[in-house]
Amino acid sequence: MGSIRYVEIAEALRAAIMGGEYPVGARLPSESDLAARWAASRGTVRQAVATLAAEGLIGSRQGARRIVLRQERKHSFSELNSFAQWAEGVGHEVSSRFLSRVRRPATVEEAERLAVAPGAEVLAVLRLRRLDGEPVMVERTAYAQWVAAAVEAMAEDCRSVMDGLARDWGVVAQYGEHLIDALPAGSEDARLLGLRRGSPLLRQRHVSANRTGRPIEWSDDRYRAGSVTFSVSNSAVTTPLARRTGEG
Amino acid sequence: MGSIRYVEIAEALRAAIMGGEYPVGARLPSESDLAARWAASRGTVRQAVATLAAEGLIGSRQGARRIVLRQERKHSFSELNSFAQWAEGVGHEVSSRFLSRVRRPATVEEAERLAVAPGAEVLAVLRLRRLDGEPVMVERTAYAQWVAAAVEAMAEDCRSVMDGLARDWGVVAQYGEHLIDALPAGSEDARLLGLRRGSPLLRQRHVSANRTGRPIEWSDDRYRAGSVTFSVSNSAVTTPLARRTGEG
DNA sequence: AAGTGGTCTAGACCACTCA
DNA sequence: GAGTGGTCTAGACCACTTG
Repeated sequence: MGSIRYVEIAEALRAAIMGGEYPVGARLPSESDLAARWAASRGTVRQAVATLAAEGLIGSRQGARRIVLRQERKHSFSELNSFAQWAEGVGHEVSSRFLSRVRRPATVEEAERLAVAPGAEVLAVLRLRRLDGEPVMVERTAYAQWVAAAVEAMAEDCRSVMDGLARDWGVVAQYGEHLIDALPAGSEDARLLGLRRGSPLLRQRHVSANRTGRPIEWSDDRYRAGSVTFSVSNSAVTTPLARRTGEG
Repeated sequence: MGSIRYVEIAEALRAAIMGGEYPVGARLPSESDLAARWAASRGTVRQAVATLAAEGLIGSRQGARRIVLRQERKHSFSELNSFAQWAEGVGHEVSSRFLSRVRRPATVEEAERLAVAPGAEVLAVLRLRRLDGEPVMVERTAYAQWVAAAVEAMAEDCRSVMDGLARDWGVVAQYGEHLIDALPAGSEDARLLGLRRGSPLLRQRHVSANRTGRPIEWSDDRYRAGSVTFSVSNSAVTTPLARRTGEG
């Protein structure tokens, strides 16, 4: 937990907002108030409130007190990158099964996204994922060659590849980029999800990279309509100061 | 235009990245290098690189140089909140038409999202939007009562309500929250978009608020599959210092 | 061991908001 | 006009990466 000063302050403020001490629309104490109350410098306080602003919890305008915009918590990075972590976070039971794992040359798009030479070997995976027993997502992932052996070593019903990579191989996803659109179910999608061909699917394509920026995987995940909603919050005043997440 | 120091530095770095001076994977100069080169303090340089990190362009780890993660530009806030601004930004011709504008009591969800009393009056708008002449999006928006008159005064083929509100009424959107999912086209959707009922649609529901946090509108926008993709980038090391966007 | 980013301080001035 | 957030400086120490 936060031996880091501004993380402590941010956590306390977040708890106060969640707890209703500062309801939506309320004004937060001024930076100097907070600095005095926490015996910290103003810079440290600014880093704390910047954290909350980045989460979309509070807004600010020059000259006026900061205001509370929302009360709910947001998805964390790992929840957007890991189906299993997201599902467990919202209290669903998740199960998964590898339907195939084959090494083959990368397609043009895979090579581009993984930053490897066209035709370089990747591990192509097809996976069906269930929430509370219901099939909700078909995942087609290309893993970069340097993590292929690790993924091949995993059990067929492994719940979370990214967890396994982190725990057993020290491969941790740090950066992600996501493309979200809709499309009709193809015949394979339809068969696996128990839908009619042409049914609406929500697609999330994403690439994950480790902390050196090296791509790990490029994935095409297709969700049954109605099973998942993505949420994003933004602001014209864009985001604030570097921090570390609670878990790490 | 940056008379603001860290914005200048950020713009120069961004230009250097876009221009290929620092390709993907390259290491940026150290903070002290940049501080010396720009005759700025290290804090100012950190604010500049924090801006780029927030955009997902660069990553960082303690002890190692910052690295370039991507080269493309990202959507700005206004592009996510305004269909017209997004479309013009990517070089498409946009046209719009109000199909109906009626005042009626808010539904339960509208009242909640707009933070008004259940049953309070809102302006309900149905609008069809085209890209290069093709119908691509059906928009159903509830405007809060305090902006209703302004929206009613707009021309039937008004391209951008948010632009009009900002220009003529001083109502500027500052915060946004977005929910993205997929669903099958209803009969009205299908008729307006020229699709079959049940065709896949990408839905973006969003609420916009002004700088005091007061909700302006709650909207349900449905795009024909294949016409639009949303993109999000994220990082386990969450973002840094507050900045202002280039345009304002 | 040297370099680098992460955290923190204690000041300063300015632009803006609000009563 | 007092209060507040936005910007900036010039230091400091620490944790971590890298050669």
